[in-house]
This record gives sequence, structure tokens and C-alpha cells, in this order.
Amino acid sequence: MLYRRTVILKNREITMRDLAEKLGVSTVTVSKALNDKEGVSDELKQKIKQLADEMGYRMNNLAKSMKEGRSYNIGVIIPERFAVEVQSFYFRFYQQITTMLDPYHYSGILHILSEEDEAQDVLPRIYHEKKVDGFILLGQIHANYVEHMMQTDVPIIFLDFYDQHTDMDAVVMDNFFASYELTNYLVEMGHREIGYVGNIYSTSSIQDRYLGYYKSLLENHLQLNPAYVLSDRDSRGLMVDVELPEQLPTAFVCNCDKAAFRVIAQLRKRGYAVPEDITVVGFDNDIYSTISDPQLTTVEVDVLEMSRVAVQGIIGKLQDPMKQIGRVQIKGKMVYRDSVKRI
Amino acid sequence: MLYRRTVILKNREITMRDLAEKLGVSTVTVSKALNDKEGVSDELKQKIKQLADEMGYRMNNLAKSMKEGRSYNIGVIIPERFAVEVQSFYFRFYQQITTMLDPYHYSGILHILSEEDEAQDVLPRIYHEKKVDGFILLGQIHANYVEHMMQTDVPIIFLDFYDQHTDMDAVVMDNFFASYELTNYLVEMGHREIGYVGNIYSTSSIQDRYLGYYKSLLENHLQLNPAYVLSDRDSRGLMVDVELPEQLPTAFVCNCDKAAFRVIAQLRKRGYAVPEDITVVGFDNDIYSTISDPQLTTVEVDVLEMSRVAVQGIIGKLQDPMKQIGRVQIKGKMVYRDSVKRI
DNA sequence: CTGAAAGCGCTTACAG
DNA sequence: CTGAAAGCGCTTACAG
Repeated sequence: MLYRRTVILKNREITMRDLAEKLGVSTVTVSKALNDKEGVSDELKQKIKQLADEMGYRMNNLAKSMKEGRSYNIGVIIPERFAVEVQSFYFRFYQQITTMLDPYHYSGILHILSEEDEAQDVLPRIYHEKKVDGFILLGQIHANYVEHMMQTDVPIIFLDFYDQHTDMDAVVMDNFFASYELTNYLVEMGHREIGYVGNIYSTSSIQDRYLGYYKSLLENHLQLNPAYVLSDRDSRGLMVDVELPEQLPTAFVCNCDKAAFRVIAQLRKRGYAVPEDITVVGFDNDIYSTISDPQLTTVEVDVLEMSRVAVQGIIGKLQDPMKQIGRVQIKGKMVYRDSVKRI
Repeated sequence: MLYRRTVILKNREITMRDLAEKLGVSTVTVSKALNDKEGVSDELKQKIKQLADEMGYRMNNLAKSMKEGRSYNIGVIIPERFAVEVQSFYFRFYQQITTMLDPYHYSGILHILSEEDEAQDVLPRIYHEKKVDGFILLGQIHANYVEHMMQTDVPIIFLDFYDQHTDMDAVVMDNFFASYELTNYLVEMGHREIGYVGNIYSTSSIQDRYLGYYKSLLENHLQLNPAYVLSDRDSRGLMVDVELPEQLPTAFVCNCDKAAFRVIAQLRKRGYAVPEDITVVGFDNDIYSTISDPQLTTVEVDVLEMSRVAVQGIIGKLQDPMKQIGRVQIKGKMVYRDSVKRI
């Protein structure tokens, strides 16, 4: 007899009704108690909570969700190529996002956007199945896809990129200012001939960093030498070897640590030592900045703060779909290491 | 008039009832048609699907889920310390898992298990809220926590680790065999004094790799010299510098590429060249194996296959909770590079 | 082939 | 402070 009951209990999950019947109250009262709402005496509330605990009651959030019409999930979309290339960097974002969503009782569902789906404007399954209430889009995607997504009326925050769409809410690093600051620092250190490494037609980050670098040159009345602006990746975003010119500047501002890491390797092959012969700085403060020899002076992206603003942005839009945060720029942080020489 | 209607439509999502009313059929018929079930004429089915398309209907999966009593989500738990230490490696697993869950209409929800929650046996919110139908646990956690989780009756697959619990379903790399194979290769290359780098009390992976290495020594009648077995991390799993002995073996089998990378750096500081003076091999074929100079001969973990088996395992247990896969071992793959010298 | 009825497990007004 | 009734948007027997 006892055995059979155990088996039966095992096969059916406990519901509010079970708790209600056991205490001789209604499910309404149970619901109120468990959600800490008004209209239940403290005494009864305690009793209900205690019983729920004892019986190992777990709220069925699907029911709650359906009633409220929200899934309590946010889709985090990362384009496939970034998932491969800058994976650890974007993983940190994704981790922060899920962790920061938690207090709002939200979860983050990752969706890797394949190249095909991106090209053909195919929205993720989680969109069609209403499994998410909004999206955070992490990493640059084609303008067409952005357009397509923005037509869906689902709240979207773009993270770590923006494009020409004026009405998009985006959280980006203040690349322009950080690069300007970094280049100013090199000038302070006595450098007058400074090059830039990065495909300036590739992403908005690379472009903005280039422009900040350029502004510093302008302000300091230094020449922008086109021969010193070197591409580091092809049009698809894949890293390629930099073509070093015959004559070199005294310093390179690289658009990311990986590029800096690779440039240092190439310079070494050509017989140059860093920073003795040439100064190299990076961007991102990712793994490449510390495995590099020498370790890189670089700028750290404030992943935590950017994630925080993105999460608050999407939560805000969930409450009021008309709410806009515009383009929020988050300051970077200089990290001084050993790849810069005063000359 | 037109304007008002637009606004109204915007504020309410389209349901099956809307489609049904528009076509003068019942919601039952719409449901059958949209789910490709029997009992609707092909002609009507087509008409319904077309209308759904035109009106931009999106199925409310929450309702479906509630009816079926499953959330169509799998929780992927990664202990905090691994999320930081081996992040890119585990991110690849996580990516594969979510991608492979997709055809089953499942999504993967990541949960980073904090050190505190792990120590205090606090189960994740997604468990208490029934937001997931099962878990894939990625990375070694304390035995207590394993025990606690296994008592919940929620299907669990352990990925990339196992422990003394005999009834746990785990998918692991065949570390023992891979390490045995790798060490045999070094013996073939003429090495007779071979050391091992790794804290053999830290994780089961490190232990098993150590044992495979040991088996190779035994088979080849080589001495296991305790002075050549070096720890690479403290009891909390944090990497520390290896204490190199005065007298060195001719080769080191390292428990992972990062350890190998660090050992090479240390050897270099002591004036040894790799592989000229000493051979070093790694494990995992992760980023450290290619940024290392020389690039590492190592063993690749078959992330794809392991993820596939884990996903199929959890899907299987969803259908039949009694189903067990036991401890499945997935073969690794040798990757030959430049860190081994024939002597 | 088609549909009326009931129900999944909650919450939201509303009434007492 | 407490609860009966209705409803969220589907699906599952069952009846015609």
C-alpha cells in the first residue's frame, strides 16, 4: 500500500491544488502565499510555504508564463563566425548576460546564427515558437537581417555593434575615445610615426578605433601615412597575415590583441624585437594580450558594464516596448604592460 | 479606422482561434493542420498553413508545453571555476549542445553554478521553476552536489567527467586510452624517461590520463619516477607554476595544452629548448596548442561526438526516464605537430 | 474528415 | 482575509 502510493506520487508532480487540498484552502490562497502577494494572513502564508517546502513543490512556471504571456527567456544571438573567431570573448558576455538576467527571473537562450540563416533572413526557431520575449544580438550581422529583425516588433538590444539604423538600441564600447586615448599615450611616449592594423571596412569597432587613432594624429599634427594602415583580415572577417611595408613606423595601434599578437610574430620573423625596435599595442585585453611576449599594453572592454546596460535595456523594453536607450557607449580601460617603449 | 485596427492588431498576438474564425473552422482543426496531424483534408491543411503564414502566426509554445508537461528546455550547468578557466573549451561544448538540441525542438539554457551554490547544494532556479526537463552537467562538481541532483528524479547526463556514483550516465573522453597511446608514441620516438604534469588529485580526467601514461610505462618496462610527476594546479583547480626538478626527463606528458604551454615557458626560462632539449606533449588541442611555440603535439577531444552522445542520451531519458547509457567513452584523436623530437 | 468538451496549472479580477 | 469563476492558448480523447 505504502509502496503503491510512493509510485503514484512519483509519477505526478505536485501542484498548488495538492497543497490547497491538504490544507483545506483554495488554490487562489496558495498562489497568493507563494508569490508573497497581499490577501493572506501571515500565519497561513507561513503554513503554506512550509508545506510547499516539505512536499518539494516546484512552481510550474509554464502555467504562470502562459497566463502572463511572457516566456521569461531572452534570446542571445551570436553570428556563427564570431562564435568561432572571438568565442571566449563573447562567451564572457553571454555568461554575464545570463547571470544578470537571473534576478529578473529571466534566462538567456543562446542561438548561434548560421551563415545561411543570416543570408536568407531566417529568424531563429525560438522566435517562431515565442520562446523568448526579446533578443540581445551579440556581434555584427548584415544590415538586411537587422532590418528583418526590427520589423518583428520584438524588443532587441544590439550588443558590441551598431550600424546605420538610427532607431536601434545598441550598447557598444566607446571605441573611438579609447583608441584616441591609447594613441595619445603613444604620442606622449615620444612616437611620431604610428601605424594602424585592422581592416577598416570590416566592422564598426575596427572603423571607430581607426577614427579615434586618426583624431589623435590630427590633434598632434602628425601625418596619417596610408602605407602604415594595414589590413588584418579579409572581407569575410577571416584573419590573414598583415603585409608589412618595407619602411616601418615606430609604433602600431592594432585593432585587437589577436592582430597585435600576430603582428609581433611577423615582426619577429623579420628580425624586429618588441618593444625595443618597435612598439605594438592591442585592444580587448583578451587571452592574446597575456600569452603574447611581451605582454601587451591594451584596452580592456568592460564586459560586465556593457552586459549590465544591455540587460537593463532589454528588461526596460519588456516593460515598455516604446522605451529606447539609443546608442550607449561604455568607456574602456587602459591596461599598461610591456609592449610600449618610450623613445 | 484603418489606423485603429492596426494598433489593435499590434497589441494582441494572433492565436489559433483567430485563424479558425477567419476560415470558419474549429481550433482543433487548425491545431491538427499546423502540427501535420491526421484528420484534416490536405486541401484545408494547405489553406490553414497559408493563412498562418500570411498573418504571421507564431505558435505559442508555452501553451503547448504546459499541455504536454514539458518545457522543451535542457539546462546546461557549468561550474563557475571551469567557466573561467577552460571557457573556450566548454563554450564549444555548449554551442554544439544547443545546436544539436535544435532538431528536437529543444533549447539549451546555460546556468553557471557559483561556488557558493555548489558548496551549499543550492539547485538552480531553472530547476525550481520547472524551466527545464533535464540537465547536462558539464565539468566536475563536488560529489555532494551530484548526489543532491541525482535525488531530484530529473534526467541528468554528466559530460566530460564522472565520479564514484555507479548509476550516473556520463559521457567522457577515453582519457586513459588516449594518454596510453600518446605515451606509447613517445616511447616509439625513443624516449625512456618520461614525466607527467598534472595534479593527479584534481579531476578524473587528469587522473585517468595519468593512469594511461602509467600503463604505457608498465608495458614498456619503464620506470615511473615520482620526481617526474609534477603538479600544475592547487587543490581548488587554479593553475600554479610547476616545480621543475633539478634533473629532467627527456619528455613530459602534460594533462592539458595550457599546462604544456606553461611548462614550455618555464623550461625556456631555465634555458631549455623544446623540442631540441626536451619533448613536451599536451592534451585537448585547444588554443594553447597552436599559440605555443613550437606548436604542440596533442590529443584532440572529440567535442562534436561527445556532445552528440550527451544530447541523444538526455533526449532518450526524456522519453524513458529509466533508460541508462552508463559511462560512454569517446575516443580522442592524435594531432601531430612540432613539440616532439626523435631521440 | 471535422468539432464540442475538458483540461494542462496557474493568475486575475471580483465578490463575499 | 479568503475563494468561486473565468481565462491564458493550446492539445487530447471522444463523438459524430
